[in-house]
Amino acid sequence: MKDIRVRFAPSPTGPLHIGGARSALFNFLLARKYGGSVILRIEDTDLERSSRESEKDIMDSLRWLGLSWDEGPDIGGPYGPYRQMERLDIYKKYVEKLFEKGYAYHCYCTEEELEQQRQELLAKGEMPRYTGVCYGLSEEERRKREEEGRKPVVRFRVPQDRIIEINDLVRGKVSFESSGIGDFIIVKSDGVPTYNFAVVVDDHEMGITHVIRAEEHLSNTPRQVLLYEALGLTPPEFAHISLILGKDRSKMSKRHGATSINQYRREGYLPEAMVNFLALLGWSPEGEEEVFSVDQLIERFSMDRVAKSPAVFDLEKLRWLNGVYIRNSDLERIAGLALPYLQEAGYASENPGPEEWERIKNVVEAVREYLGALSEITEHVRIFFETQFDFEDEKAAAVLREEQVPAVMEALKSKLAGVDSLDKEGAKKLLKEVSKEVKLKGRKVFMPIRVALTGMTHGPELHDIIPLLGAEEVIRRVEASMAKVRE
RNA sequence: GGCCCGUUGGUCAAGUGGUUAAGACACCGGCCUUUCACGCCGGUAACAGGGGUUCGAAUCCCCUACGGGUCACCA
Repeated sequence: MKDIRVRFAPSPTGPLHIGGARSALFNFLLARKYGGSVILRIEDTDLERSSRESEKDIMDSLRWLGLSWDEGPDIGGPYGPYRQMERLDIYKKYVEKLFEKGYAYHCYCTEEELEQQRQELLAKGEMPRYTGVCYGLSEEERRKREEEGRKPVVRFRVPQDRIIEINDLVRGKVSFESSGIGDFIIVKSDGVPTYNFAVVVDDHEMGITHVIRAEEHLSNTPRQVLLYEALGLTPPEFAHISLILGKDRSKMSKRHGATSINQYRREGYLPEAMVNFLALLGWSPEGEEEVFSVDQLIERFSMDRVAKSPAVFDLEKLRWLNGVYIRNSDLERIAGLALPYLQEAGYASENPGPEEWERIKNVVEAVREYLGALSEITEHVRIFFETQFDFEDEKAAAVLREEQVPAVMEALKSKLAGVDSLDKEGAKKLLKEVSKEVKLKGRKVFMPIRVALTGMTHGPELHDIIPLLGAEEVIRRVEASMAKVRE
């Protein structure tokens, strides 16, 4: 079998979108699975909206996700250049070919004229499409229009009464009639090719074997197939994957929340969670397992397990999956990723020294099981950093009014007196001693301590909290809380 | 509107003519635990509707409904 070559071809008109990332992922998985190549091609022919900033953002996001490419604008490759605006001379040759074969012609219609034609067709109840009024214009007519200062576009002459059949890897056979397609523009009046044309030239020139892209391109495919035929070329395999929808089942957009990869990155989602989640959106593994590393995904991925139907983006499931990775990843790494959020909240210094770093790691370890995203950490670590706090609710305050509480607190304070450092094990032991001393156990002794120290009836393990606060602060909080409850 | 694609629990989804219609998230309940969470165990919940074909349809065909895509000098 010929080596697989896939491409991811974003237009740099904004940050990398969730859907674009998933297309890139599927291409990546297929290529890596079969030892093929991934080509990154920048489709920047929309001069108005394309920007180098977007291009950079897209590449950053792809790298962050771990979706590498083998050829691209940054690293070059044997089929370059990899930005369409740098390939204009290549397209020119193909346009010439089309002219020679009689498949291309100049069109001088203005926007107003086109709009008028459209209205007329609509009025007749016909489908609005370009009917080829400029086809077969004589030299003289053309010269006349040029003299008027009109800049022509190049249109492709669509053969009539053709049935175009596509064998889509995810949808099976799909057929279209060419009569539903008007003569479309392949070169704009400024000499820049349009998408449908450039994509054909580039996919061919770059030796692309499989085109995996979003479903919105399905109805463009017959145009491209016609172009391949006119040029005497063989089309690649196509696979059109379904769209990603928002909660209300319409196409994912800003109002559904974050749509770009970098937003999720900023909110503290881990790249492996994003990749894992995106893979599950439209593809399903064979077994019952759903948590997979990229390598496992590569091993298991296959196009025939890609779903046809669109999928709603389920943030809850992403949060769960992200939580799985937060809990299971190396603490050093998670703490490092959580640090910016702690710094922003004023809980960590700009450059933590070894001692502070140690404390931060312990804090992160104590609360990581609560997190769906790293940014949520600030809500859970307040108890370690805010020395002033109120009781969460009346229920919490009431705990401290129970009759055994004074004895518990006295025992705790006396055990703590003179202790200058204690670790988790020390704290466990100390709590046990307190329990023994007051001859009570369970929530009778531990809940009051928890409330006295944090103001809340829930939270991390007491033996994690106490070492982090230190004996002195524990005593201080106990006294402050007891004073408060006596008021 | 024409053309194209799609429709299994709230969500992601398995399923390719005969299954008690998987699994995951969410939800509910229980266990674990000094609390919450984590973890473990269990539960509620689905084949859009109507016609066919067939001994038998979630699976095949047709129609309807609904959702989406596309019909740009955007990709």
